[in-house]
Amino acid sequence: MQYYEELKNTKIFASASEFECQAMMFCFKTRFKTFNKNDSIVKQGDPMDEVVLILKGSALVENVDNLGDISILMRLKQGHVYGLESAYAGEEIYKDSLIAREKTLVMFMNKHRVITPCANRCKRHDIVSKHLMQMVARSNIKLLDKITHLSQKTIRDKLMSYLTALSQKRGSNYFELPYNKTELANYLSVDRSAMSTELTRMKEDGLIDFEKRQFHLIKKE
Amino acid sequence: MQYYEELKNTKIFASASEFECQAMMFCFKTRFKTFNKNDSIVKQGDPMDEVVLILKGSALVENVDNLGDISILMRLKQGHVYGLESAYAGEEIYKDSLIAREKTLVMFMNKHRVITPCANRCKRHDIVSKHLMQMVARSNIKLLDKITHLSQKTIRDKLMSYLTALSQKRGSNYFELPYNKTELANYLSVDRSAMSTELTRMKEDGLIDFEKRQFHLIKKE
DNA sequence: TAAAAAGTGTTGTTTTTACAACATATTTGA
DNA sequence: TCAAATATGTTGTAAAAACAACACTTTTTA
Repeated sequence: MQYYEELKNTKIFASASEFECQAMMFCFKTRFKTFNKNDSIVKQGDPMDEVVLILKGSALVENVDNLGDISILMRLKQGHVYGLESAYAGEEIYKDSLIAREKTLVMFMNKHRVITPCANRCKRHDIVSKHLMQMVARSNIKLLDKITHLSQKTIRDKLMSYLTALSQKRGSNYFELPYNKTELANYLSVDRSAMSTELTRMKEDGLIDFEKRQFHLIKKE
Repeated sequence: MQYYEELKNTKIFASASEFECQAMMFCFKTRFKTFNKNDSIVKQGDPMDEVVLILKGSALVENVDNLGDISILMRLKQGHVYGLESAYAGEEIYKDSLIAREKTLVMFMNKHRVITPCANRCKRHDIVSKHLMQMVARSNIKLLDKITHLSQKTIRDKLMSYLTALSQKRGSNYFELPYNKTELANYLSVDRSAMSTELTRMKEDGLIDFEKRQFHLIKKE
C-alpha cells in the first residue's frame, strides 16, 4: 500500500496495521497530493470539504485580515492536522491559507467522515477519534501560548516570552528557531526591522545570544 | 434531582433525561458549588483534577504571566466548559485562573472520567463526548479570533477588528459589549487609558458611537 | 554557477503607545 | 442609603514601535 510508511510515522495512525489503514482511508475518502514550496495547500475563503494531514514536510498557517495584513498563526509539521476544529465547529470555509514551506506531502480526508463516527463502530475508529481530539486540544494549547506572547507589551517582552517557552519545550537553553527571522516577526505580529534591532539590543544586554537560527537563552542569576 | 434544571439549560446535557443525568453525574464524579463575585473558581498553578462547567452566571479566564501582568483570555457563560483542552492534552495544572464575575454556580467533573470513554459504552456518553469535542473546537475558533484582534498593529485597528467581529456575531450594527471597558482593555492587551482616548477619537471620526456598553458600528459607504 | 529573489541588520524619522496622575462617574456592599 | 470601591475619561510626557530606505548576505533556481 502506497504511503503506508508515511502514515505509520504519524501519531494518529502509528498503531494501525496496513489493513486497518487501508480500511480507514476508504472510510475517510482520502486523497494524497505533493506540494512544492510556497504552494497553497488550502486557500483562505475556499469551501472546506476536507481536513489536511501533513505526511511529510511542513507548512505555515497564514491569515490575511480585512486590511490585507498577513499574520502567521502557526507552523505545522509531519503528523499535524489542519481544519479539524473548523470541521467540528461547523465552519463552511477555510479560515486560513496553508502554505507549503518546502516540498510537502499531505493527505486530505473528508471532513464529514472524520467527525462522524462510522456506522460499524470499530475500535480503530475510536482510537483515531481520540488522537484527533488530542490534536485539537494541543492546538488549543498552542494558541494559548501564542496569545501569551502577543499579550506582552514590548517587543522585548514578546521575544522573551516566546524564547522562554521554546527553550522550556526543547528542554535546553540552546535551541533552534522553527522560523526564520521574517517569519518570527510575523508570528509575533511585530515589525521585522524593529524586532531585528531589539534582538541586537538584547544580545548587547546579555539576555540572549544567537547566530542565524541558533539561539542561546542566558540564564540570569 | 437537584440542579437538573440547570443541567438541562446547557447544550451538553440538554437532551438527557433526569435518569441519564444522574447516571452521568455519578460517572463523572461531579460536585457543585456556588461562588460569589470575584471568587476564584480555580487558581492558576493548582493541580488540575477536574474540569469546570458553568451552570449559572459567568466567569473570566485570567492569566498572569512571568512579569505579573494580568491578561483576560476570554469570558465563559452558562454552558461553557473550562479545562477540557488541558485535560485532553495531558496538562497537570491549571494554566489560568477562573474568576467569577457574578454569583456563579459551577459543576466540577473529574477530568479522567470525562476524557476516558466509560466501560459500558452507553449512547449518552457518546453524545456528551461529541458535545465536549464541539466545545473544544469552538474554543479554538474563539482563540483564533482573539489572535486576529491581537495581531492588529494599532489600538484602533484592534478595536475595529474586535467590534466588527462582535457586530457580525450579533448580526447587527448595534450591540452590547460583553466586557466593561477595563476588561476590554485587558482582553485586547492595551493600556486602558490609551484605549479610552482612542475610543473617543473614533467617535469623533464617525467610525463608532457608544454609550456605556452600548455600541454602534457605523457603516462606511 | 550566475543572476534573481529572499532574508537580514542598521539608521533616522514619525507615529503610536504606555505610563502617571488626575477628576469625575458609577457601582457595590454594609 | 451612604461610604468605599471600582470604573471611566482626560492630559502631558517619556518610551517604544512602525515605517522607510538602504547595504549587505544568503538562498534559490533557471
